[in-house]
Formats: sequence, structure tokens, C-alpha cells
Amino acid sequence: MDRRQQKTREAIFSAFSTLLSKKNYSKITVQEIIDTANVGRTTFYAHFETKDDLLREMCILLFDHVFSDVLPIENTHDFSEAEDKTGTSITHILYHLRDNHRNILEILSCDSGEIFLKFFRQYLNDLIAKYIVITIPSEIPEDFLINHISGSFVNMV
Amino acid sequence: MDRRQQKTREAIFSAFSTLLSKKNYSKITVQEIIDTANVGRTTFYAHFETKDDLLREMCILLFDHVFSDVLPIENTHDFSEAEDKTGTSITHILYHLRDNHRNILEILSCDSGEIFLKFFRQYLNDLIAKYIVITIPSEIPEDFLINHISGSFVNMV
DNA sequence: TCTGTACCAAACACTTTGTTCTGTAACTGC
DNA sequence: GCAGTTACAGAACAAAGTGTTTGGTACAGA
Repeated sequence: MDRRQQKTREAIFSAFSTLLSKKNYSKITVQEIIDTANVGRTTFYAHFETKDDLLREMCILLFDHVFSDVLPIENTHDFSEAEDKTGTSITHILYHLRDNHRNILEILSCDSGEIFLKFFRQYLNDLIAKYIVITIPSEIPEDFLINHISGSFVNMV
Repeated sequence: MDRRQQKTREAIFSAFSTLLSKKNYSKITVQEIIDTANVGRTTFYAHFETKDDLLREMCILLFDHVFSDVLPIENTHDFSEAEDKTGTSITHILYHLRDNHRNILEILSCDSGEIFLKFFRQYLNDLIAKYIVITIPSEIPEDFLINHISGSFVNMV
């Protein structure tokens, strides 16, 4: 990728992040973003379709990093066996959050936090659904349990 | 209150509710609301300051009803004693939700559900914080536990 | 029946959006 | 280092949405 593109992209993400800590997502205008990032209007729309698209791309950037080296938990058909490995994966995520790469903690707890927490939860839900086989004997449907686990973790964060 | 006001207010809420089931909150315009409700632009702004204000008023209307006859749980300084009463209160809320007054279930599970779930959670959080004294011996801070309970309930809904 | 108030329609200044030009600067491959 | 390509800025644009103001109409409550 062209260095100019990288620079511009980074400037826009950075500006967006800065603005998010100051005001609600819905109140932020494209004009403010490009003024803060110091890029032209045309440039913004060359990189992102809309403001919502920027949000989406930002989430992918953020969470792909957080979940990047979370080891797949395979062959865990018994919950008691899986427990430790699950714990390790969760710990990895917490470490990433503590590192606060790209100010993810500020973004997650900002005024528009729900939007990002929603994405966060989707990621986590997929991760749990994919790699953890729950074998606790229960009448509660599995997706219900998965939702409870991911939801509780996100709430905690 | 003037019958005309009641009628207008109801028409706007109804139109708003209808539109919410069709598209995302952020994509709904005031023009669409007043067209669906069949009221004038001036009238809308006489009742609500902005679209966000309408949302806020809608939430108050919805959740005040849901939480209306939830009995205050008092004098429950022991969790085991409180358990039954808490259960009763929660059940009341579930009954209200089942009744689906003003299509609250559709609104909570619509495309913009997070916005309403956020309000829902705030209400529930206040309720739990106010009326339930948790005495489980634990190193976990009380507000953390309260958040976990309210969050889990909302996730379940 | 009368008085006040809620309503409507139309027009308004204003903001924001997303696009389309033209010219300029920077990067990549050779 | 050169040539062709690509990214960028700046400005101007139509289109859509916002919130307000105006003057006139119809209905509610006493």
C-alpha cells in the first residue's frame, strides 16, 4: 500500500478517535473529521464510503488486533478440560486491552461506547461459539449460554 | 391535556414505532415521522425538541409502564430472604414484556435495539441498586455485581 | 357562543452530505 | 533518475435534512 494512503488512513483513524473522546458519534461530522485529520474532503470519500463505513473499518482494525493472537481452542469436548484454555484466551484479550493499543479502552468507554461494545460482543460471541463446546448438562439452549458468557465478559470490560 | 395533543402525541409515537421496525434509528428522518404520523412539521417541533428528544420520551413512556407496578423490595438485608421477592419483581417485568404493550418487544429487538436496551438496563440497574442489598460474601465490588445482574437480565430479554 | 390554543402549510436560512471538476505533488517500476 | 501512475487538495456543486417563522384555520373547553 502506498505510503500516502497509509498516512492518510492513519490520520483519519486518529482524528476519528480523538473526536470520539470529545463528543457522541452521531454528532461528529465528516467536516470535523477531515479538519482534524487535515485531509481533503475528496480524500476522505476515496478511503471510506460514509462515516458508518469508517466506524466499521475502525472496529475491524481494533478487534482484529485484540483477537489476533487468541489461540484457537480445539478438541475441547469437555468443559472442565476446556476451562484452562478458555481462561488463557480470555487473559490474552485482557492483556491486549490493558496495553490499550490505539486507545481501545477510551473508545470502549466513550460516549458512544455501545456501538463498539456491540461489535466487541459479536467478535467474542463468534469466538466462543466456534471454539468452546459446552457440555454442562442443562435445559438451557447452548446459544443462550454462549450469549450469557460473552455478554458478561463485555459487561465486565 | 387537550384531546388534540393526546392524539398528535400518540400518532407520532405510533409512527416512530412503525418506522423503527423498518429501518435503523439513525436513518429515520423527521420528515418520515411526520409523514407517517400525518402531522405538520411545526406540530412535531411543538411536541419534541429533536428526534433524540422523541427517543428519550418514548423510552420513558415504555419503561415507566414496564416498571410501573414492580413492588419495591424493602427490608431485604439478606440475599436469601430477598431472593423470592426479587424473583417476583423480575416476573412482573417479564409479564409486562409478554403483554408486549406498545410493541415493546419488537422495539427492543429491532435494528436499533441497543439504544433501547441501554435505557432498559439503566432502569433495571437503578431498581436493583435501590431495592436489593446483596450480602454475598465476596471481594467483588457491589456495583460490579449489580451490573452483572442487570446486564444478564437484559441480555436474556 | 366565545376565547384560547393546537394545528397546518409554505417558505426560510442553515448545515451536512456526497460528487465532480482541475491542477499539483508524490510514489513505484524500470 | 526518468516516466507513468496514483493520491491528494481545493473549490464548487446539487441534494437532502434541520429547526424556525409566518399567517391563517379549526377545534376544544368553559
